[in-house]
Parts: sequence; C-alpha cells; structure tokens
Amino acid sequence: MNTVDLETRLRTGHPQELRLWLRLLTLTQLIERDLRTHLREQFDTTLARFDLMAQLERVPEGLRMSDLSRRMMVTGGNVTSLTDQLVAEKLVERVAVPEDRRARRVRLTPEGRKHFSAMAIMHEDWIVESFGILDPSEMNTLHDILGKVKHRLLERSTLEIP
Amino acid sequence: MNTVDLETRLRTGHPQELRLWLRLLTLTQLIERDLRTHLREQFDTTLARFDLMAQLERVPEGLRMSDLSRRMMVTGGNVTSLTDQLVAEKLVERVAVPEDRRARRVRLTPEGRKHFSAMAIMHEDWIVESFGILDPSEMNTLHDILGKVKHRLLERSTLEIP
DNA sequence: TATTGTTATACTCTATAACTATA
DNA sequence: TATAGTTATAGAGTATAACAATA
Repeated sequence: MNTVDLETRLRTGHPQELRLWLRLLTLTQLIERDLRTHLREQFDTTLARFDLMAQLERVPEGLRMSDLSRRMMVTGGNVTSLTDQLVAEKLVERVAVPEDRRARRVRLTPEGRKHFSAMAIMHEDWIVESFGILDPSEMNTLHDILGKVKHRLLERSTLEIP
Repeated sequence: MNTVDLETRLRTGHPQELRLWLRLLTLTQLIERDLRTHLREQFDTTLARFDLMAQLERVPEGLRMSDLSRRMMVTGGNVTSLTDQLVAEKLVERVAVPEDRRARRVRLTPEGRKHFSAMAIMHEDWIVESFGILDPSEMNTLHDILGKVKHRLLERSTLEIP
C-alpha cells in the first residue's frame, strides 16, 4: 500500500486532536484489515466470530446473550446471528439457565476451546508483530494515555443513558 | 509456524501488545460510532462520504479516482459508488482530464465546499471533545508513538506490493 | 409491564472480478 | 498489453423494530 493516506490532507490549521484522531484511525484500520485477512485465510472465520469466542474463553460456564451483547458493544440480534453461526460450526453451544427460563448461556464446546486456542496463538503473534517496533515503556505509556481517553468516554456515555 | 505448546503459551497470560491492541480497538470503535451517529443525525451523511470530501477539501482542482482510492485505502469500485452518491447530492462533480481521456478528476462543487466547511467545524469539535482530557504533551506523545507503529506497518506493506 | 432472546429486514462499507474505453 | 474507471455482486457488520416466552 502507498504511504499516502487519510492524514495527508492535514497541513496546518487543524487542532492537535484531529491529527491525533486521524493517526489513531488509520493505524487501527491498517491492523484490523490485516487481522481480518489472516483470520479469513488461515481459519475461515471473521473478526466478530473471533471476538465472541474470545469473550467466552475465560468464562468456562459461559455468558448470557445479554452479557455478550454488552461486552461486544453490539445489539442483541447480531449476537444471536453470530452465535447461530458458531453453533452450526459446533464451536459453541447454548445451555439453559435454570434460574431464568427466558435466558440462555453460551459457552465454548471442547472443540471450540481447542480451536480458539490455536487461533489465539496466531492472533497474538500477528499483534505482537504489529507493535514490535515499540519498547515496553512506550507500550505502557500508550496503554495508559489511551486508557484515560477511553474511561472518560465510557463515563460520559453512562451518564447519558438514564 | 509456532511450535510452542498451547498450554504453556496460554498460562503466561496475554502479552502487553494484545492488551494495548484491545484498548486501541475499543477506543477507536467508541469514537467512530459516535462520529457516525453525529454525521447521520446532523448531516444525513456517512463517515466514508465525509472522508471523501475531506480528501478533496484542500485540493481545489480535485483528485483522480485512483488518487482517492489510494488515499482512502479502499478499492476503486467503492470510490465510484461514493462519488456517485455525492454527485447525486451535487456536492462533488467529475471533470475530464485533458491529458488522459480514461481518467476523471473529482472536485468539490461550491455548494459541496460550503457544506463540508460546516460539517468539518462540527467534526473538529466532536474530536476535540473526545480527546479533551489529555494535555498537549500527552497528545504529542501519543501521536509520536502511534506514528512509529504506523510507519513501520506502511513500510512493510509497501515492500510486499511488488 | 418489563426483560430476554429471536426473527426479519435494511443499510453501510468493503472486496473481487468482469467489463469498457482509452493509453 | 496495461491502466483508469465502472458495473455487478457478495459478504461482513451493524442497527432497528416487531415478536414470543417468561419474569
């Protein structure tokens, strides 16, 4: 790909925040595209399905549809659709919730867990490779500063909900 | 490929790069969703159309379809489609390129320029608001560190093109 | 009545590939 | 032959709204 990109149009006169945002957006798009390609070519899956499985990975008993929806920040209908696909692939299963007969929990099958582990290792490698130019202190700094922005945005949207 | 056994790898916890990536992705998604909502509600447009107009803003004579494609990092068919929409709204226009009768240049119409200015002001405000919690030196640091990663990724993908 | 999850639908964004008209 | 742009199509991702079952 060429080095001309979204940022090119910016010269002077734009606030620092805007330059920062465009850099953030460009970088995220670059990495995300890479990940999608890798996931499709090597595991015939998508980022959304991978993310759903990642949510389930450390919760052996599974998560409710509503939990998945909240954690993945997408609406319920989408979680149903993604779950249907993964059920068809026998990678996750829906189980009843005794306390609430409306709800269902979704959890990885043994096969799904195994499959996810293989994907996760590759995924980590791709990510490590992407950020490989940074030293640990730079990564820490980045993580912390991004955290400040993220937490403020989350606070704000929570306040707007009522 | 990786021959480290699955369990060993999983027990060591997630690398710093992965935590960093998830934070970057979440934050970008939060801001992007916000922007899309604002652009739809207040200007009845999309981020892709906004981006296309932003590319044209500082190039009064316009850009070729191929330039737009490269700068926006999307394939040509998409640029044609986005341009069609903006032409229908009378915000951009296609003009002939005398030196090459296959090519066309796309440029903002006077109306498009005026409309874009209004959007750009609001857009900047939303972005400034999003990053408002950071002080200038933090923004600088962020910008620089992100730049290192971005430029490395771009170099890498450029090398892969031939 | 409110909530959990499902179904149905529609739109945006994107890639791929076949096509045309020039070069 | 190669390039610029278009057309057609498909799939991912998402939101909205109406709905059924249960609380």
